[in-house]
Amino acid sequence: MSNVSNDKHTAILDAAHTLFGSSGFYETKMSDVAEKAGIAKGTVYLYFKSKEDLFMAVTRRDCEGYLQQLENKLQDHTTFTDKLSVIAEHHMFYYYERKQHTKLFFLAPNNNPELVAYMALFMEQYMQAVVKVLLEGRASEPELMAQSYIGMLDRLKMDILFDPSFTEADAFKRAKFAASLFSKGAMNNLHPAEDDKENNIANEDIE
Amino acid sequence: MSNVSNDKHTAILDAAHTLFGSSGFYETKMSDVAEKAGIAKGTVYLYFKSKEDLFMAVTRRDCEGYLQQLENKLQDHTTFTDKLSVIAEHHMFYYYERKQHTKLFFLAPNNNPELVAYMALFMEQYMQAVVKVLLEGRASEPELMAQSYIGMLDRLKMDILFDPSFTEADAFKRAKFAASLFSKGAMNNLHPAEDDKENNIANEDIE
Amino acid sequence: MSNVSNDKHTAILDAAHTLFGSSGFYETKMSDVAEKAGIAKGTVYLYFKSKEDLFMAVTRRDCEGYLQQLENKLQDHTTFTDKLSVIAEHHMFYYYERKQHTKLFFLAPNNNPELVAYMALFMEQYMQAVVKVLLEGRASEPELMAQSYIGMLDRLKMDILFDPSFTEADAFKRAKFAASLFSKGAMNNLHPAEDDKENNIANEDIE
Amino acid sequence: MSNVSNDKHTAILDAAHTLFGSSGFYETKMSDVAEKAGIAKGTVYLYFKSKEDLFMAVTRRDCEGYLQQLENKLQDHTTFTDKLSVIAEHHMFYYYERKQHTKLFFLAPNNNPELVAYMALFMEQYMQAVVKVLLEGRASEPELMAQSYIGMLDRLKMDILFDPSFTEADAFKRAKFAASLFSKGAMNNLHPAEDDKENNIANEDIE
DNA sequence: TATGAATGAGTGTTCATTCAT
DNA sequence: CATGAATGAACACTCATTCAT
Repeated sequence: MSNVSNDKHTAILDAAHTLFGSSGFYETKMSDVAEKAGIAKGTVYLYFKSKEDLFMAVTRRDCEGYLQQLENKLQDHTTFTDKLSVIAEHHMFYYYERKQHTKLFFLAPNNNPELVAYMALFMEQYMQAVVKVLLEGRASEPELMAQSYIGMLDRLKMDILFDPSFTEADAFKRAKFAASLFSKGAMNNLHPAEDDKENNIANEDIE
Repeated sequence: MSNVSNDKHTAILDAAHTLFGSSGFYETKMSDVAEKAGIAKGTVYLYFKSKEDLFMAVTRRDCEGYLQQLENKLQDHTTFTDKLSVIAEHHMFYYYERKQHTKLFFLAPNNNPELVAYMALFMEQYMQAVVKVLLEGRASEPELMAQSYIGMLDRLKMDILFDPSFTEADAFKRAKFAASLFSKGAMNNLHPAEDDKENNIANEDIE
Repeated sequence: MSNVSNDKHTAILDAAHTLFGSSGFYETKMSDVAEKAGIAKGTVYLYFKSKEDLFMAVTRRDCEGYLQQLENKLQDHTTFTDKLSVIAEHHMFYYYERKQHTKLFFLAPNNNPELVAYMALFMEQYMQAVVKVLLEGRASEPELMAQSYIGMLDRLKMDILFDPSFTEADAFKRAKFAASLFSKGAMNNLHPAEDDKENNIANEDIE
Repeated sequence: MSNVSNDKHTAILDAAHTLFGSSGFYETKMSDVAEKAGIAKGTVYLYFKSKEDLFMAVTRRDCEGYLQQLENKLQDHTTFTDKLSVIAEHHMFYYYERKQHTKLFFLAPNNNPELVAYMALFMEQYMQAVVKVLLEGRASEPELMAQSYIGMLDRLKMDILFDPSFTEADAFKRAKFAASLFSKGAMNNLHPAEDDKENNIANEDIE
């Protein structure tokens, strides 16, 4: 029962993820979702109470997967610079692998407090994950630093959407660029008192 | 004559800017725009041939104003660091002053090639303006640097949308933070010829 | 299942036939059609993809029924004169029985190539049905003759529309008149080989 | 004053005749009429109080011209057969010369009693003109005969609308065909008591 | 559970008409 | 008389949602 249910539940989420992602919330019809999921229109409503509810679920699954995968990758690395690179690469490639449907975040339904709240929560969690890494590098203003890093990556990722000739190598190059640029900036932003020593350590990390 | 015409044209653009910005494209009704502009529904169509056309016009005016003001401010400053600060402050305050309707870029109509093309153009122009400044600081990879800076600022600005207690002082603080952080990162990324040792280390990192 | 579907399909066609017929294409609202058919507005679009599509379907059904009934009646009669009468009576009474909605052909949507093509096809088929009968009477120029007969009947039918006191007896009288008048005209227009003298005179007239 | 007024009045009627004729009542916009007439939109309303009023005026002028020209042509001919031919040719060529805008009668606005009444009046007048000729041929049932003749001509004219290769020669041929066919039918329809004598006279007419 | 036929509220757009200039 | 900017009623069509089967 729960299996059957889960199969359809997942099929709907998958279909919705693809369609919302490529066409946006408003340009995606519930009937399209049902068709892509291989079920009847009415069935979607057995699993999700409304289109907005479905969008929330898609967003939630997407964001949770994003954070989960990031945590997993971070656990496999130990040095500060490695971790910065992991964050950058994860950010770039998560979108690169989803080229077709990265419009998602551009087209959320407005005025939905639940969604806005969730997006804020996601941002907070993502930021905290980055902050945790930054604190290992003893950066001051870690929250602003984390936001900056995320923003940098987010923009560097943009060309994936606009430039059809964007390659995997481009994604790698940008990830490295961001990590390198940021580690330097971050390094220069250490807590004053600890500047000398830490900086040496940091530089060793980098080398 | 041309004034009367311009008055209504402007009134519509203003109304649309506010409404599209706060409710998004799809949740904004043409009748709302008309009402807010103080004219009849049909009149809107005397000035803009469709809702999408109106959205394009709003976007275009907004983006052009953004770039124009930025250029003006940059001309009043001479040093590299000053200019970086000007960019950061302009980015933060342009949105800060438009708190009410900054959802604009989240809710563009999908699949409108004209709009996508224009947004790409805007990004290119914005980036080039930043690149021009960065070249004065002799940064290498100026385009990636510029995108990074813009992305950083864009994310730092986000809390304006989510955090109602966000103050003007916060905006200033973030602008300074970004400029400072970035100028250091940029400094570490100078052309090899002029910054032998540091740059070599950095390049080894990347390669 | 298929019955339910057909029931609604038919109900919509019936409602549309009446409304298009009495008010014309442009003065008939889809909501009126739905209301008269006893269903919701949206349901009409489950069966017909647009107002024009519905109009085409109504026209097609009407014309096909017209021709089908004519063929059936013709099969029950053998002599040339009988068949001419059948054509005349069918023409008169088909419209007489549809008094309320014979404005149909006056108010087709313009510039619809599909409709124009279909009307041309209908005319061709109707004409050929009459031609077939006329050939039994060995008329020369059967196509012009057929068109003439149809035109004659069409005009004689007009008063049904304009004259509220038009009776069934009037319809009969006119049918007989047309058949009689035309059969004499047709008789005078036989193939030369079989009607030497008369035909020669007629040909001289024409040349 | 009256001249200037008349110029515009006529220009509007001409423009409207062309547009209503080629696109029909509903597909013709008042702004198109104004533009084609070379005047401002509002000016149309100084001469005609509404779109329907304009349509009425166009129809009236067209029909009156039709009848007037027919009367003129009939006065130039004396014999019965000549007059029948004149009617036929006039009917064919009036439409032939207006190929581009013969949709006129197909697309009148429904439910306009004034228009319906006028069309009935026109038909009555046209019919009476034909009746007058027929009476010279001493036909019985002259009204039905007249309607038949008109209907015949009307249908024979139809191909002008549908067949782009329809030539002036085709129009002539059909006019002759109708006149010839009808004169024979009419001749056979003389008042019984006078059949013999009149028939001879009629035949002499034809020869 | 699953279906898909039916619903009907909602909205972009048109265009005949008006009226201040 | 002439203009054309402004009006706003009107309508086809869409699509999220429901519910009888």
